[in-house]
Amino acid sequence: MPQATIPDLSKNLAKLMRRAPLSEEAQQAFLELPAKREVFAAYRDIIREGEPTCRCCFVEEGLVSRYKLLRNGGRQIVSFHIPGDLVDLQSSLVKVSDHGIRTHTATVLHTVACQDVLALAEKFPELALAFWFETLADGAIFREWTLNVGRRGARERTAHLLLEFAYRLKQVGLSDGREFELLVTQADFADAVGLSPVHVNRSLQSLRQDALIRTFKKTVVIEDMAGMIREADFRPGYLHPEGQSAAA
Amino acid sequence: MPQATIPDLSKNLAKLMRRAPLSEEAQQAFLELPAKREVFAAYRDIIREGEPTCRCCFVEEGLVSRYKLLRNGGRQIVSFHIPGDLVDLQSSLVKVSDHGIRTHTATVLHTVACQDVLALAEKFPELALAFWFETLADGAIFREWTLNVGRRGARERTAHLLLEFAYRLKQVGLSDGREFELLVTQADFADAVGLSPVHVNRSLQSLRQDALIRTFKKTVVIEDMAGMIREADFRPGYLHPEGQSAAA
DNA sequence: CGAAGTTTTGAGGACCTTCAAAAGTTGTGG
DNA sequence: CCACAACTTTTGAAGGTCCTCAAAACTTCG
Repeated sequence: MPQATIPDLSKNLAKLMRRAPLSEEAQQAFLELPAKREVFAAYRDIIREGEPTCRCCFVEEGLVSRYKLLRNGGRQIVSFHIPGDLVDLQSSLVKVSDHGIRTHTATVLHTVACQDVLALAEKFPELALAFWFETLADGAIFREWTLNVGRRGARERTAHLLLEFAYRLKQVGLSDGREFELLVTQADFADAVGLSPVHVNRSLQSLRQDALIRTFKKTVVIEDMAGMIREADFRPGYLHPEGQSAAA
Repeated sequence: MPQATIPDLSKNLAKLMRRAPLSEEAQQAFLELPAKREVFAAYRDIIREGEPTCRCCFVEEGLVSRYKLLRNGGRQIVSFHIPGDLVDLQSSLVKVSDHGIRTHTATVLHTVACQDVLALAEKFPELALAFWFETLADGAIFREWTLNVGRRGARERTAHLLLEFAYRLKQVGLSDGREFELLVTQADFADAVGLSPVHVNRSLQSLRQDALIRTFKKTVVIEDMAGMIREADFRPGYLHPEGQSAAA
């Protein structure tokens, strides 16, 4: 791995631009944000719930999740973030985080002071729109997750999350859409789909038995894409891929 | 009820300003949006999933929800919207809705063409920020709901949603924070908390039996607020009430 | 090569669902 | 104002899905 220490927000810019066009100046201004490159090991907290938020983080490499905790020890992962994602842009607008953020693998982040993000949004309305759009796409994923844990059975749920990974990783070139590395333990997967680890294991087995997926080590191969889509009732519209944006 | 037919967005402006300060001109411009006043009966679809989105709607009176459907007939309500709420601002940015919106009681909406909202955001960066902020607060609620259906038991879930209603209705002066009208059938409540209607009924009974709540007709009284908060592990921070905003 | 973590298996039980019907409420028209 | 229909809430009972606990097999890592 190269020893690059200069923050490079180009991946994150690319993601913003998948949805909203940006002028040269806006792009330039975004890339010149005073970012700090930070490297985290696996399973490190980046922000804990209730902490004051002062920096947004943009993922360059690795995998992070946002989660909420219950007094009784319950944990719910509410989203995963892959390279290119702008995590918690929202913290720019809120004083105290209502959720935690942590890594699942070694990850590289670029963090930017919230007030710098805000200032940029105020200066470039088109960037404000892009950030708004990004937050909105986030919201769409949360809604789908609510549906997932609220109304799908265990097998459907796990199938759905696998497809979401496949789809999103493909968008950033980390998968061909069928095969990908699932860098998440079954226990963490369970916290994302609202099941017990044991039952996640059994759901995966069940999907394997029906030849819908195949796994080895940490990689997952979707063997029967049509079957999985049917199983999960997966309609990727909620991910609002490029091309759906309504340019003015 | 007065026969007012002139759209009045002041309630919605008030909500925006609970979080972000706005200049006189921005306020004026928002109030002058070309809005159309529309009245719907109970249980009417305003937008169906998959339909093109062309108008945002701002609630003046009544109750609406956003929901997602599954092929197998499952329905998940992902949010409720009360007077003052700006529903689906996001549609300004997305071509096709990934969810439906419908009324639960007779409701009065003001609808605005998405492009008008967008144009306003482009002209007034402070409004763009306010809209972004609003979308973000929405996201926080979705996250909490994911936690709710994913990791809380039935009694806790229903207690949590009741408290959310009490809290939000208080913010807009429709409750004192303890007593409010629950204008939702148990079947719809079930679709919001990811349970069967029968079990919602039993959860409510259980809360009543422990003297945590009292109900008559459609009104709910929270008898033991501390007990309910404990039961639901309710921390209202996710609702991002006024005063939490990080003004630049 | 041993230690720690992760996945897998088994068994018993809790929680919640489904189905079905009764009781209660609300709304409508005569 | 009553009667009836439609809807909503409540009750009961049986069963399935998913959970918990506990231990074994397998992997990964130092």
